[in-house]
Amino acid sequence: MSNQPNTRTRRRRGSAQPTLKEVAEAAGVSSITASRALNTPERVSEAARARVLQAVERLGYVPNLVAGSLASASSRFIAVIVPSLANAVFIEVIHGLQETFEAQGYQILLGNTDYDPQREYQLIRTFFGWSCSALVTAGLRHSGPCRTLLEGWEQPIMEVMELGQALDLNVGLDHRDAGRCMARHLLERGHRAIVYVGAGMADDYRAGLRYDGHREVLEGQGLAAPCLDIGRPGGLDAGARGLELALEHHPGIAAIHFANDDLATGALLHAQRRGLQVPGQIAIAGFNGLPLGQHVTPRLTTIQSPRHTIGRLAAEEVLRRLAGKAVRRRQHDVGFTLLEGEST
Amino acid sequence: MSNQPNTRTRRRRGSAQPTLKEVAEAAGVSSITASRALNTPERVSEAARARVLQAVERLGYVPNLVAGSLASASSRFIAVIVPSLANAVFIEVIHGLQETFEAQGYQILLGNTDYDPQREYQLIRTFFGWSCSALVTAGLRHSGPCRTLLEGWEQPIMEVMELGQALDLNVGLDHRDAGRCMARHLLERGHRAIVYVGAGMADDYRAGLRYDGHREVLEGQGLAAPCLDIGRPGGLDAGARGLELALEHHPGIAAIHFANDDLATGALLHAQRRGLQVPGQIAIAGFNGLPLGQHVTPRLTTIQSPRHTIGRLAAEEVLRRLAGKAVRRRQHDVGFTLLEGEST
DNA sequence: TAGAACTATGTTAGCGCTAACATGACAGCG
DNA sequence: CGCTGTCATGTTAGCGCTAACATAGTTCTA
Repeated sequence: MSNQPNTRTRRRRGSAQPTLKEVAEAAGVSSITASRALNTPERVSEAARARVLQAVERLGYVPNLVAGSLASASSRFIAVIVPSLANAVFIEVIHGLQETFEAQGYQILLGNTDYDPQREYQLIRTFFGWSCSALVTAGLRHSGPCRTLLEGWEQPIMEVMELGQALDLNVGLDHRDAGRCMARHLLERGHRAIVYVGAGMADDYRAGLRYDGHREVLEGQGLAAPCLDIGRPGGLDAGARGLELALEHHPGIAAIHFANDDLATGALLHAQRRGLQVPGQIAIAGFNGLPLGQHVTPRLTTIQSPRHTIGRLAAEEVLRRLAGKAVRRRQHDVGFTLLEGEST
Repeated sequence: MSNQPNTRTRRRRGSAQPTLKEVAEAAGVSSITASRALNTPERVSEAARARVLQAVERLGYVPNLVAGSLASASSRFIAVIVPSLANAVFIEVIHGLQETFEAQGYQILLGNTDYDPQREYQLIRTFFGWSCSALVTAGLRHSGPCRTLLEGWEQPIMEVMELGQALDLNVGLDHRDAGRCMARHLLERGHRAIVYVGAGMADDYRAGLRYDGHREVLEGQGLAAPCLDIGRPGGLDAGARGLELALEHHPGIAAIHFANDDLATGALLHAQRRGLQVPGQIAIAGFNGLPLGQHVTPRLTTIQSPRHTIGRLAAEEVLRRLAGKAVRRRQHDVGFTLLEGEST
């Protein structure tokens, strides 16, 4: 199947958009000078720079970032993978990341696994195909193929939300410890019959870690630490259901430690509607410190997680690494704060 | 400055990642066949396809999407611009977009203007540089330079949230009409002294459109339609403040029509805490139909906006256009539903 | 049964940009 | 004054992939 060289001219494909070459011609410089005028202006004389910028303006030139990325083998994309957009927690982390990265000219590529580990692998493959400068992912647990891909990758990897054995960089908090903290608080307030209620803790395994801490404290006091998982991550509705189920399965219960504020607030509002006294008849605690919980009556007892800070710090750490500077810490504990409300 | 051709070989730049060419060699085909095996498998014999896929697997090949985009002048990126991530409304729209686009192999590029029109221009420039396949943006109002850029663009532009004079495609609802609807409802419930309370309506101008509708109805009945803007878009806190200010500035007020559910719920929870009867002493209405409002007691009267549907429909319409199929409608009214709660 | 139509595959030439190297001009220096 | 260093700019050669066109073999059609 040997072909003869084609001597006729082919039809061109390009669009009507002006290219850097045209800008350079208009400015009377070579294209590399035009490139430098835009990307590293300090390496070009003031005169040349001015003429290039003027030509850019006049022609309405918009740099083709795809071509630039191919040529430089780097894209100024930051891949961000979260398990859910429905959860305000991740939104705030994303916001913190976005602010910090965009200020440095990086663009976030957002991926949402919807708590499906398979999706993570797919997303990472796609993102690698975009020559991302770094990857930020929520959590430390990854599927086998995922780990293989990640370990073969040369760019910074930042795992956020929880602290632990990370692949590379790590910013988060100790969820087990947060669980312990709230369990201790509930004991201090005199509650003994305490149920931990989560939703989809197989997926939201950080809720499981908090339960582990919770149980450790209760069992340390010789108390039972029953756990109720009402299936699939959910919101206020799920909280209401959680309250009902907990009361049904555990009569004589004094307090419920919910896996998060959505559940806890849902339960609290439901208790109100049912006429149950909180914390008189049942104490309720949450986790996250969402604004919502601080506006209900009684105010929700919960643990404040510094979500925006996680995003900002993670971004700063990644940027420092990308700039080639030494990383202050590979691991960063952002801590948490117990918010003592009126619900416990 | 004439240079002699360089005859020495230069140092190569490429990374260690296998390329399509290597996959093709391993499979014993040309690179274009390997390309086709991956992108248009139906145009390749089964035998060749199998060998290519096997080579991909063996070498751990990850397609370089940057190179592919440059060569094909299209990136399968969808630019999405929203004014805020703090607002659950936009998150749900994004989710609807994401689900639908990702199923077709498109990747969303998310931009957040934080209600700054300048940022929109910057974001659009960047996104155009990525050869996006389409742009989805919240709202119909754009700065002058922005319009110029958009009008010169050849790809589909989808404006979502509100209905009106759009640049290209449009999916949303009539906010003025929603304002009218709620105003009528409040009149039906016998309220006469009604204040409209918003936060940052210069930025969140759709809240302003709803107020226009509200005023139209009230003034049509010979009633005053005072409006109170408490500055900067805000959440539950702002709602509490809005309630206080409204009571202060408008003694004798019977009802407050809030610009959104966050404000309304914040006010409602604050009223509870203050011991104000809702709707006995003060009626409260919102807009959006967020779950939160449906879980408080009394249940919030609000207008349900089909946010997820907006996202899904917008994506479907764009995909139809990208597939070259005729567009069913350039404009799509998703409507809204009055949720009569107990707060009015 | 000639030739049109279709199928599978290949060759070539870029896409628009930047890394690497090259060159000439000039300043500083012993 | 030649040498070295720095600066501004230029030439060249790709980055890895796919569109466009080319070519054989096969099947269908008149």
